[in-house]
Parts: sequence; C-alpha cells; structure tokens
Amino acid sequence: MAAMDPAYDPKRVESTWYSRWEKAGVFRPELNPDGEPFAIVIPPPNVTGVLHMGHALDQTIQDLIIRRKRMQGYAALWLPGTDHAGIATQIVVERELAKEGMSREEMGREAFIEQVWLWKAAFGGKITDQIRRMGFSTDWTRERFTMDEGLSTAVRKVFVDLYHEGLIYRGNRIISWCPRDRTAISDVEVEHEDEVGELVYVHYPFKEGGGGIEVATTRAETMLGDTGIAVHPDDPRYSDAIGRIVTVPLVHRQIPIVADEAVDPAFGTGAVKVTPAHDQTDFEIGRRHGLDTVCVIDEAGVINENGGRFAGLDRFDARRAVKEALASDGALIKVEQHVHAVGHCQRCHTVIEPYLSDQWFVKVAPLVGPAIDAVRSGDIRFVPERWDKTYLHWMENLRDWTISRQIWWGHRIPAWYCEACGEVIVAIEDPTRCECGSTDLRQDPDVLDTWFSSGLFPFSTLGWPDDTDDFRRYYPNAVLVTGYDIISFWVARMIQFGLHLTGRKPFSDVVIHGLVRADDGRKMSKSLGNAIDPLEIVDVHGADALRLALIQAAASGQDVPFQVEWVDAARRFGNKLWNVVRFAVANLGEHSVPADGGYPAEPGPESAWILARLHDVFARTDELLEEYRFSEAYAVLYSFAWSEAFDWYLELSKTLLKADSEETRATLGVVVRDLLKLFHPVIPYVTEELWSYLVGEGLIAAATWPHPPECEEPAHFEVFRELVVGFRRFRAEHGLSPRAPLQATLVDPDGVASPWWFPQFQALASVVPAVGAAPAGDVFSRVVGGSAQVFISLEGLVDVDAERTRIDKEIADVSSVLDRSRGKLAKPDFLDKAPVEVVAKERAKVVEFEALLEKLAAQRSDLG
RNA sequence: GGGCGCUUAGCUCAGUUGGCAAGAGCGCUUCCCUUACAAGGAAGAAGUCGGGGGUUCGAGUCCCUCAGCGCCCACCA
Repeated sequence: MAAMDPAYDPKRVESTWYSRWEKAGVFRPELNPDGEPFAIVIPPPNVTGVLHMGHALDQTIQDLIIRRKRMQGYAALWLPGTDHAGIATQIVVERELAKEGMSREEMGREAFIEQVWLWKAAFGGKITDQIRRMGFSTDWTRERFTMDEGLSTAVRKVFVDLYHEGLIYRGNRIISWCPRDRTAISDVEVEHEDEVGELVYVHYPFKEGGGGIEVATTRAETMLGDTGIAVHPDDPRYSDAIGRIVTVPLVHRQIPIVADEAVDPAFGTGAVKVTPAHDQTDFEIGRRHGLDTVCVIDEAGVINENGGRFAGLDRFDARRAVKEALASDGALIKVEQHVHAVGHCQRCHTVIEPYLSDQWFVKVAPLVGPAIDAVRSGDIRFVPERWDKTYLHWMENLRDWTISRQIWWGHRIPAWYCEACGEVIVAIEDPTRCECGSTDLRQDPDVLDTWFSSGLFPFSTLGWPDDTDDFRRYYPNAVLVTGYDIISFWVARMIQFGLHLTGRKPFSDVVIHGLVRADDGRKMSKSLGNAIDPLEIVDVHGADALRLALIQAAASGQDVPFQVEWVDAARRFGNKLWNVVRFAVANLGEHSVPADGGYPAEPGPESAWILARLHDVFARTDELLEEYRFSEAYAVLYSFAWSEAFDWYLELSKTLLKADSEETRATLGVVVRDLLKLFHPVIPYVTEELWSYLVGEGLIAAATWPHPPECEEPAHFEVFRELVVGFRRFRAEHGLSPRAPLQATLVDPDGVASPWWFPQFQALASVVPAVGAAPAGDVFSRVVGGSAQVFISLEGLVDVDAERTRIDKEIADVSSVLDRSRGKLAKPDFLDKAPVEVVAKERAKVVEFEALLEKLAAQRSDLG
C-alpha cells in the first residue's frame, strides 16, 4: 500500500468509497442477517429537486443513526425514495415547456404527462446522485418512487377502500383555491400573513325605503355575489331589521336580513354581508338560511358574467372599481385601514381564493382519535417531547382534508362517472361499463394531493398492501427523522394512515430537528439569495466536514444558523485524524491493529488512564446517541479525541514508545481504532480511508461498534497532568523556552513518585520525589492537585513580579470560591437538606482549597 | 386571538431529574516551524447566564412578571 499523504485531501478520499460500499452490499440489511430489524424511512425528496441544506442535515442525522445501528449488528434498513411532488414538478416542467413556446393545454394531458416522465428520467437522478455524494448509506436495491407501480397500486387500493368505508367522499364545498395554479389546495398549504387592508363600510338600503343597514367588508368585490345580510340574533340594534329585505348596491339584487350566531356584534357594524359562494363562513350561513349562491369570481380570480359591468376585472382591480362605484353611487360610507390575516399559496404565494367547487375529501374524524392516542400514550414518541403539543393541537383541530388537485401530474383519482345515469364508480380496476349498461364512462380528471401517497410511504415502500417479507420484518419502522415544518403535512398523515390501514403505528420515534438558517438567521432560500448549496461546500471542504459541522451545530431541535467556519473547523478535525493515523501507522506499522478487541489485559498507569477515559467517554457518547442527542454526543467525543487522546496521550506515547513498550503500541492502536469507529457514522469517508491503513481488514462501515472494557483510572495520573501544565505555564510566564530544563522537586504527602517519563517528556532536568518536606533554598513552588506541590529551582532566571501578580490573582480567585463554600457549609439548612454527596463534595472542596490557599500564601510571602 | 421557542464570552451557539470554580467553535493575546499535523502545538484574556420578583439549603437550570426577537396555529367579515 502506498504511503499516506502528508495531508488529508477530502476530494481524493471521498472519490472511491461509495461505490465500494455499495458493491460490498454494506448498505443492505442483509449484511447482518441475524440482526434485529431496524428501519428508517427517508423523507422522500422531490424527484426533480436538488439537495439543499435541509436535506443535508436531515439525512446526515439519519445516516448517523443507521450507520451506528448497522455497526451494532442490527439488520439496518434505510430505504431511499423520491416523491413525484405533483404541483411542484408540474410547474417546473410547464415552465420549461414555456421556454419552447409550448403549454400543457396545447399538448394535451397524455403528451404532457409523457413529458414529465421524460423530465423525471433526465433529472430524477440528480438528487439521488447528490445523496450518494454525501455518503448517505441508503439501500439502493430497495429504492422507491411514489409514482412507481407498487406505490401507485397502494395509493389506488387505499383510495378505493377508504371510499367504500365512507372515509373518502366527494362534495361541493368552499375550499382553498390558488387562482394562479388553478387548483384546490389543502388547509396546510395555506400560509397566513398579516396584511394591511381596507375595511369598507357600505350602505344597503331597505327595499321599501326608509333607511337601510350598514355593513363592513374587506372584500368589497364579493358584494356582487351577496345573497343576504346577517346580524346576531341578540343584537338589539338590529332586532327590527331581521326579516326585512335590502337591495344590494350596484347590482340591485334583493336580499334578506337573517339572524345568525356566527356574527360577531362587536366587529364593524355588527352586520355582515353574506356571499355564500366566496367565503367559508358565509357558505355555512347561507346553507342555514337557504340563501342563494351566486358565484362572481372564476377559477382564475377574475370577475365572471354575474359581476355585470365588473366582469373581466381581476379580483383586486374589481375591489378598487367596486369601491369607486359605491362612492359615486353614494353607498360608500367610509373606509378604514384594517390589518387582517390573508391566506397565501404556500407554493406561489398567490392570495388564496375561497372557491366553491366539487372536490374529494378525506373524512378525518375517525382517523384522529387513534392518531392522538398513539402519541398521548407514548406509543409514538416525539423527540424533543415538546413537539407533541404542535402535533396534538393540529390533530385536535383538524378539518376534512381536500385531496383532489386540478392538475395532471400525480395519481389520477380512480373514480368514473357514468354519462348515462350519473353513477359514480370507484374501483381498483378501470371499469368498462356501468351497472346501467352504459359504456360511456368518464374518469375524474383530478389527481391526488402528493401528501396522500407520501402518507403511505412507511409501509407502501415495504411492499404493503401485499404481506411481503420486508413489510413483516421492518414494519413498524424504528424512527422517523424530519424537520418540524412538515409535522402537519406528513408526519401526522403517516400516523393517521398507518394506524388505520395497517393497524399499527408507522414508526416508534419521531426525531424532530430544526431548520438550517442562513448566517443572518433567516430561512435559507433562493429568492432571498442567502442559500448555500451543500454540494458547493462538499466540493471545497468535503462531505465529511459538512456532515460533522451540521451534527455539531444541530442541537435539540433548535434551528441552526449555518456558518462556513464550522465546516472549516470540521475539516481540520479530519486532517487531525488523518495525521494521528499517519503517526500510528508510522510507529505501529500498517494493518497492525485488529478490527476488534486487542485491549491490553493489565495496563500500566499510562495505558490505564487513556483506556479508562476511552471507556467513560464511549459510555457517555453512546448513551447520548441513544437519546438522539447528537451534538452533545459528538461534543463529548470530539473534545476527548482532540484534547485528551491526541494532545495528551499521543504526545505522551512518543516518550513511552522510546521505551519500546508493546503495551503502549497496543493501547495507541485500539484507542485510535475505536475513535475511528465512533466517528465513522458522522464522517464515513475519512474514517474508512484511515481504517484501510490502520486495520486494513474489511470495511469500517461493516465493522462492529466498539465496546472498550471498563478500566480503573490510575490514582495520580491527573496530578501528573496538572504538573505538566504547571511546568509549561511556569516557562511561559517566565519567558523561558518551552524546552528549557527545569530542576524540580515533587513534594506529596501521599508519597506519589514522579513518573519515569517526566524528564524526557517535559525536559525536566530531574524531578526528585520527596515526602513532606520542601527543599531549602531559592525556589518557586507550584501547587498542583490538592496535596502535591512542586518546587522548581530558580536558576536566577525568573521574573518575580510576574509571579507575584499571578499568585495574588490566584489567591483572590481561590479565596472567593472558598468563601462561598464555607458560607454554604455554615448554613444548617444546607447540611440538613442537601444530599449527602453534595455536602461531602463541598467539604472536600473546602479542605482542598484551604490547603491550596495556605500554600499559595506561603509562596507569596516567600516572594516578599 | 391562542401556542411554542429564543435572549449565556467580541461572533455563532452548547449546557434534560436544580449542586458550575459557567463550556465549545471561530476570533483575540503571548510563545513555539518539537521528524503525525503550522489545516499544528503550548499558555492565556474574555461572561453580574436580557431586566425585576419569587420558590429553594442552593437557580443559567423551576415559577411569576416586564422587555426584545423569531416561529407556528386561527373561517371575525
């Protein structure tokens, strides 16, 4: 094998491993055929989309989970898939066609859909390539697409079954309509924003003359479709008006005044105009009072022929025109500024129009109860827990789900209408004739909401509704990882569908993470120009660096402002690891470390120290990972690796190795190897490359998760560490060279002997252990640990003032801490009520600090 | 109108049953090119944990309140 490069080059390292992993079948759960199943469903990205930072974070977390589980021996399945993303994809393709001067209307439905499939074939691979580039270990042999045959079959079966159960129905309702996309959308696809509008007060005269009634409206244009006026039944101002007839200005329609509880007497004039065709509340009022429905706005948001002279005007132009016409007619009383929430299309931001139309709905009431219970009972667990509230609140206030979309790209609704008798046929197989004998059948032109098929993803991808091996084995999935922004879109629907259709929960744990934000704290978006392309980061710093940076930054479901500096730091960590292994290989030899085990049986103090730390840090890290506290886990591990294993043990090992110790070689090897394993789930490429040098047996991706044995930490090692710091500090503060020889005497009442490696490691001329006695003569002393003290011979080189200043400061610091501790211990309540271990800890602290202070005071007085 | 989150070092953020002499990365100061790494090492400076009140032996951590920022939900026209 070639010698290792002197520096880590992510580009080179990341170029080959992915295909080797795939070829070796590492990503297939069959790698661990006897393992317990553990499955994750990927939130399927849009098939024609590109990877953004949100995906990068989401999928890095999933990869971390699945790679660790795989190493732990589970039959770990991470099933990849893509979503056909109905409206989004259709819009993209339409836009492309428009560049060539074509429109879908001209092409016709079939030709257009063919175009979309071509588009998907051409660009659908982009996002999956990007997933590979990031190193995500999905099982590509099981890849699915929401419009593939199996998933389409599942969709169709679900629709038909729910229809026959009465959970899917067709109805003529007011729904949210996007006049730009010309389709119905569901409630969750509407974004409300406060906007400043106008509250227009209009006078509606009584038919028989003698005054009239005033109403206030923010949507003056809808008065063209007014069919009633409503007031609250208990409103004394209008008790005489109820039942009377007024004339709608401009259109001169005669409409009744009705009484309805839905009216808020405190708003406006307490009288509201009722436009059943263009407002949800009005629709219901109209229905209760048998009012007519006059539609005046068409599917494009334009006033139709019922709008008289306003026909042909866009709804916003009409609003102005109606207001002006009212003014010139003398029907306009006044106009006030008014802030109110306006719904916008989530996709194109067009103002939503409440629109009366025939649509298909999912009746949610029967689905809600189980979906609430599953979370309330803890059967499905949100992490962090607080997202329970968001989920439950949404679930508890759910209205029927509009699932039909007036677009072409998607799962066509399996409903046919008999042109002869009007019968509706809903069937899995395309029907050819109606019961009435007619063959004149017309399929419903609409397609289903994209989220309908995504809602089935956790089980449809495993082969359901067939009772497949995969479905039996991997369902329910173990965990779902996603951002909080799609809890209502997706998570809630999977839970409802999963429980109802399979009788079981779709997954046990729902890990919610934050959104990646730009460094200005705003949402990353192309239109704001603050989006960072993860692939560009990968090109410069490597996928590993991006992954590690995201994991470190993404704490506990909090949003993460993305900063390139983090990636840079993460890449430097890769370089560090690289050089650590280079050092290990140079000293231990290539392929010298076993893939497992190899821990020294009876380690001496130096090995015991690092092995004890390794065990403790491993245990803590593993615990945190199990609790999905990723950033904390890797903070612990990162700090141990760099500050203790590398900066300390590895430095020390240089001295130890000079004694040619087999034990040190073994220890160094296993510590580095286990760190590679522990970091592998986050930075798979560089660890795999380094494994090939250090271990060379198999792949780290298929290696076993480490389990360093427990090891008792040697009693005095921390004292030695403090001593070393003390020596370094002494030199630094006195302007001595870091390697200037020092003459030192260690005095420790516990009789600790200074370790043999001190003189070489810290260039001490000699360290003389002594018990209980300070050497006489011209020395400075340092306090270390609680009891040990080291005396360093002056050699006449020392800056006495600097030492005085330092000691004075330390005395002040120690005194203040000591005062606080003494204060605590002086309180009887503390002694009575605090746990014994806390009191003991406080006492020990006082003893330690008193000794420290005493020694510091002595040192200070020695200095004069 | 409800609900949630945030306010900790110059910057971006950790800190989960209350026991912290408050941490990290970046930045900053001083020293060191020691043959794994200068993409590095060593030693440092730096915070009355948004304000006020409370509970408690003890509060960055719990409660109340005020202020600021952000997000989500909501059919008052």
